[in-house]
Amino acid sequence: MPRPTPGGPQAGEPARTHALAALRQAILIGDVAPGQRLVEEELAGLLGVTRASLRAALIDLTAEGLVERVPNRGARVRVVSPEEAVAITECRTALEALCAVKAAQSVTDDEAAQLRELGGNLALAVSEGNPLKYSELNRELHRQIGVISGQSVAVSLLERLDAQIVRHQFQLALRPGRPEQSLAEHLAIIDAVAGRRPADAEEATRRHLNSVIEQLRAAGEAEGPVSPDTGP
Amino acid sequence: MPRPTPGGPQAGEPARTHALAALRQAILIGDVAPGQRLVEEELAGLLGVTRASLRAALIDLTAEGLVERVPNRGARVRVVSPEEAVAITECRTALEALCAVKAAQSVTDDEAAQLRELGGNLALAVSEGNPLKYSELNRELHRQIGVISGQSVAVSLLERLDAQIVRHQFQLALRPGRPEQSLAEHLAIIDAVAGRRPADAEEATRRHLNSVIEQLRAAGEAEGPVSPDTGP
DNA sequence: CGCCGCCAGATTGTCAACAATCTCGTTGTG
DNA sequence: CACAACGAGATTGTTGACAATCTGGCGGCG
Repeated sequence: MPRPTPGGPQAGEPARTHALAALRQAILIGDVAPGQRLVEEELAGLLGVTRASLRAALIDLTAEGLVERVPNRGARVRVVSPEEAVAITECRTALEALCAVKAAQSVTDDEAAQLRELGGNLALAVSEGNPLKYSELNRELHRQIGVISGQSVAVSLLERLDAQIVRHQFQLALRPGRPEQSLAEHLAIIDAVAGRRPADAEEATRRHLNSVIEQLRAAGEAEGPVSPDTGP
Repeated sequence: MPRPTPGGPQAGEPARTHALAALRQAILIGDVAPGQRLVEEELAGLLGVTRASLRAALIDLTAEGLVERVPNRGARVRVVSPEEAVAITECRTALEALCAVKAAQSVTDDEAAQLRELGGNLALAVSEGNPLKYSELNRELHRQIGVISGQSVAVSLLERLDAQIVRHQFQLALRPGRPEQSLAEHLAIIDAVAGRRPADAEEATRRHLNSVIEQLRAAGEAEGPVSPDTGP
């Protein structure tokens, strides 16, 4: 299942941007497994760029928290333990609560309408039993609230954190019954923000993410209480 | 005043690590002015490393938010506007509140004693009228609470954010009367955390950082309501 | 029989040179 | 006199090769 990487020879204009985008996508999609070694020359060949360009991309991804690098020993896809996923989600709670408050204070009528429409689509995805679509709309909702809040700093932090736990989030969305529970919490957030009730929005956001943390803990204990090494 | 950079030829062992540390230090200390262009070849010569190594360091610093890079146009020291400083501090509020709560929940007797000692030193620095020392202890306090909280994710985010606004923080500490006000707020935080009162700790932290935001706003309007371009 | 040091392969870190792109001053034209 | 195209200089992006470091297995010694 952990196939090496996808191959995208290269576009015409950009150069190392291509490597960066391709690698990031490969990691997020899961084409390269967490813990897998990322050998510079090999990847450079696959992506059609030189080692230096790919190296720069690796540095960028390291800064994004998607790759771990140890000085003379190479890079590998970062593996986030369930405990780290919880810690990350706790930070997300703090930041998203901030965004929710600000969004509820400054939301326009158009934005409120957009949010409610998104809520409708979320409900639709649940009733269809389509967890992929739901997961996608979920991320879209959180992103949208960030945009409405105008807190670009918080949004960029949240994007980084989100990217690090997409795998966990995705896995959560597949748990039976989870989308239903999540939906109610999301609708509460939407209602509070669209209704311009900052305190409610904060409360609903905290409730939702605390529920996510609970689920992460449960999933973590169920799957891997201990974390041995990922193969060399 | 914006002298080019300090020169540290190079240590014996590390290589681009040297460039990274030296450049970061130069930016934080203020040896290179915000907005100043960072020409690769020039800096490489000053630091005694090759352009490739320095380039990697620039990429790292870009990820840390200390440097801005535009594709074919070079890098310059990032300038954070007063508005951005406020937004950053709002994020800090959210994250430090989280840390304060967690720290108040898990603080040990030894750690509580350390905090109180730090509080004493803060008071001492104020009574001495030593803003530099106060500013340093201030940062130490925030860092210490982060460590006690055990929220390593939040701490690393806070370190990034802090680094981006050291200049503003430092400038604030120099405003007359500011240390006195800040001291009271800090002591309240220390008391709440050391006294294991999470709710109080969160409240005190928010109060303190909101006060910082107010000061940032005031300083921002006083100094530069508009922000023209920093010289080429 | 087990442990220590050493050698070969592989991988990362570094370097100097080449090509592409941009900035800015100059020149020619309407 | 103003504007636009042009080109020299400077700066970044990229390339391929070289040196330093690490991994893992082999042989010698206790």
